[in-house]
Amino acid sequence: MERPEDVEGARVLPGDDTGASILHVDMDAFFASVELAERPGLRGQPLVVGGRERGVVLAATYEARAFGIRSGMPMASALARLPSVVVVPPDHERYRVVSHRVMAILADVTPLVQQVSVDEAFLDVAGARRLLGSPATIGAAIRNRIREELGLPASVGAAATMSLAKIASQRAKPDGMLVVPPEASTAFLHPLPVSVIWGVGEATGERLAELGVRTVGELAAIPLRTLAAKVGAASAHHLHELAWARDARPVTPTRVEKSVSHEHTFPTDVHDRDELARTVLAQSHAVARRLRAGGMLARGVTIKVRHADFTTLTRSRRLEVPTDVAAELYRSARGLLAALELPPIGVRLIGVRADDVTPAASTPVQPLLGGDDGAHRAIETALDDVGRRFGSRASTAASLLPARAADPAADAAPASTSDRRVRPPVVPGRSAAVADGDGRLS
DNA sequence: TCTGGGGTCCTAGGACCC
DNA sequence: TCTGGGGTCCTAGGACCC
Repeated sequence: MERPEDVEGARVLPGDDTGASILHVDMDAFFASVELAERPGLRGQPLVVGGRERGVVLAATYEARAFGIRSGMPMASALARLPSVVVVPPDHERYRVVSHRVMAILADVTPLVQQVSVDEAFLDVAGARRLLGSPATIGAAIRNRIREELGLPASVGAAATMSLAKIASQRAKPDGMLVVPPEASTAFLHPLPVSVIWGVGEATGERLAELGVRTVGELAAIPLRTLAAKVGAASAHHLHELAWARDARPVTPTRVEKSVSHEHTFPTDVHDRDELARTVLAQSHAVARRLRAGGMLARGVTIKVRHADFTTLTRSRRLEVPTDVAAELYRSARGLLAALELPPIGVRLIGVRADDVTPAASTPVQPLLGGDDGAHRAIETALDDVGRRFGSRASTAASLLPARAADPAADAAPASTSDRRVRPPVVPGRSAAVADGDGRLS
């Protein structure tokens, strides 16, 4: 049998690695690496993928990181640090295609793959060991295939829990693998800074620092009650468990979406209500199209408004009837927008989100004879089909729908409490399925 | 230096019901 | 005549992740 130490490129901490059967696969500088794979001539140069004037860095090569450039950083900051950095505009469609190919490689190893973003996934390889070898062997094989078939670097962490596997992959970067056998877990974890724990960001990190907690070991040692007083009971319990390398969450292949949203930052701050309304209309169509494509209905709508000074508000409203119709989403969103006062400094961003999204089949369906609703639904669905057949952007077709901009009656109701308790009507002859209190479907 | 766009989860307060 | 406590739903905001 192959010894884990023999696996090329793997760092294996002391111990028996057969129990380290959860793998976290994380692509290195994913967007930037995809661009480099297409433009090998740029290899070795500091490069970032990023958007327009008001954008942020979406990905930075390690050469760029050497200059302090990080993803999430404003593009202006990155350019200030290194004016000569190569800037490539993002090609999200390309990244989506490459992401599918990565996930297909992972699916060859085991069906127990949980994708957590475009460029990372967890695998439970406990059942694949007899066929494919130790976790280290499997991880090495995955890295080799991704490199050979896609020309991209990936890092892999292997451990007994998802939380540890993810921390291990971060410590393995760039382009490496780290295996943490179960008995090595706490010795590996405790010297690390608390920020390695998934869920500890800037704010929680500061709160923990106020308690004198800087390492995971210190977090593990602090009394649960002290922690709870600082970060809340649920977070305290969760963090304490993770600090002791306890994490019972299983790798879960299918995760259902709970919301669908589109938002947009304007190139310059907007003061015109009509421009906001037009944007919200287009976003409502984009959201509704995705709902229909996924066979989903939304039970609530949220708008998000960010002022020029970055103050961010949200306003939400339950829908009387779950919907996948843009005109319905827009009617709600416009009502919420109408009830908001616009700041004199202008609006930087606006967005629309469909909340509490459920599969259409298990939700009470809207009345088909509902006049406008039925008609809009029919039109929008037909336009989906036109978009598919002719490969045109369906948004273009859908935006031909009347905006119904002048309809004050529909806007009148603010997000008041008057209709909170209204339940979706059950349509005679249709499934009477309703969600119970826990959101499960009965 | 001036902060994207897509998500998830948690908390807290008020309304409402029993 | 004065006051309750638990549970659920809804809304708003914040933290966090990639």
